Amino acid sequence: MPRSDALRNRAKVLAAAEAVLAEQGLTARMDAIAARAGVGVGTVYRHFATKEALWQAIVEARVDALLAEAERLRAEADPATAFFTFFGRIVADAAAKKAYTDGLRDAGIDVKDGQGRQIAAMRAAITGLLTRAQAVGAVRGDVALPEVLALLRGASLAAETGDFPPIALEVIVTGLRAGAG
Amino acid sequence: MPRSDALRNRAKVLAAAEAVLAEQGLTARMDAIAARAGVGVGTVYRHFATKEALWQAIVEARVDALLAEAERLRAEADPATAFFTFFGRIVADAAAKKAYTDGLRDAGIDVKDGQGRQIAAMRAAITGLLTRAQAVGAVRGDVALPEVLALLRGASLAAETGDFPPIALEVIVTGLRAGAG
DNA sequence: CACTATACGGAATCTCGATTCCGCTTGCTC
DNA sequence: GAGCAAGCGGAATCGAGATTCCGTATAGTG
Repeated sequence: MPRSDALRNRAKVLAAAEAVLAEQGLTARMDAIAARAGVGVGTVYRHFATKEALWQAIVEARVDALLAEAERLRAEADPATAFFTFFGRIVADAAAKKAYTDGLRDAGIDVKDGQGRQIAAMRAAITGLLTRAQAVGAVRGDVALPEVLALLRGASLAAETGDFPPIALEVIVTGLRAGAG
Repeated sequence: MPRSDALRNRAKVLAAAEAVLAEQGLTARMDAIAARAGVGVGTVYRHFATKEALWQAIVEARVDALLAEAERLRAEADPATAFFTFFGRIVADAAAKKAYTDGLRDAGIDVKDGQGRQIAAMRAAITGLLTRAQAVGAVRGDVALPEVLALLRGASLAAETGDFPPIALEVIVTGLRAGAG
């Protein structure tokens, strides 16, 4: 079993990294994270072999949180509400945590291994919510997963890199609804 | 006056840089550009003091092309066509030329000096097309420049980082039209 | 409380790509 | 076609940051 201080430090590093990455994105420096955690760089590396590993740990946690949210929304009575709430949640999440979406494409951090399962789960979750919403005529029938993902990616990236006004989001939502029922 | 070969090389570098940056984005290496141009790195630097300068030269040219397009569209009889054509053109442009949008935010390359005028011109052009489209009831009245820019940025970034299906674009267009007239 | 196996801090090292430098070429002038 | 300034190629230099290393500190154990 790990020493108690090691456990404590691991948590501190994770929290610091989450905060720093949220505000600075991928360019955040390792020493900045270490400093924020009140720890030496060496310690950061003892817990996470590389910057990418640390990054992945955080993104994974984030995605898990979103998946949990999706799970919760499956219980929602109104499919339209469920779908659009999830859509908005992802965008809001991206706005708050910089470079969240970056992680999925930028050099270095590729979609791989363990994350593969998460990606699959996320796609499944979105497809589920989408299908239900379309079934009740709340979303136009000619959009499928690729379109939703593209819109999600776009809105998230926009939110990360600057302002994404509520009305802009509403335009997309309206567009998705239009002529559906 | 510059020597003839210098002129020739400058053009070669510019073309190579455009191509390389289009496919690799900001992370493209200077030697890759030099190699593509069939020239030594030193030559690249003699013509463009820094990577950023080279980058700016290219982006500026691109923006000028878009501005020219906007100018042309001002003559278009149907304001709706003019506005949506321009919107689509920008997104298509971004899809073809990677990291085009990046340039406007990523570290290093900041919006400054000379580009400032271009930015202003672009905002003016979009505002003009938007206002006209709204005047004839082709675009909902509650969206303004910030919303359009956010949507444009999102769609462009999405197109740059992956696929942006036609239907996704149509969703946005529909959303902009909805309930306008 | 002594003893270690674990952890720690953070300076030193390594890596990678931008930028500089300089001896060699080549276009242009007379 | 000789002279030379403008250009060129590309190896060497720099800088920024990630990663490693190792002497020191400390939790856990008897």
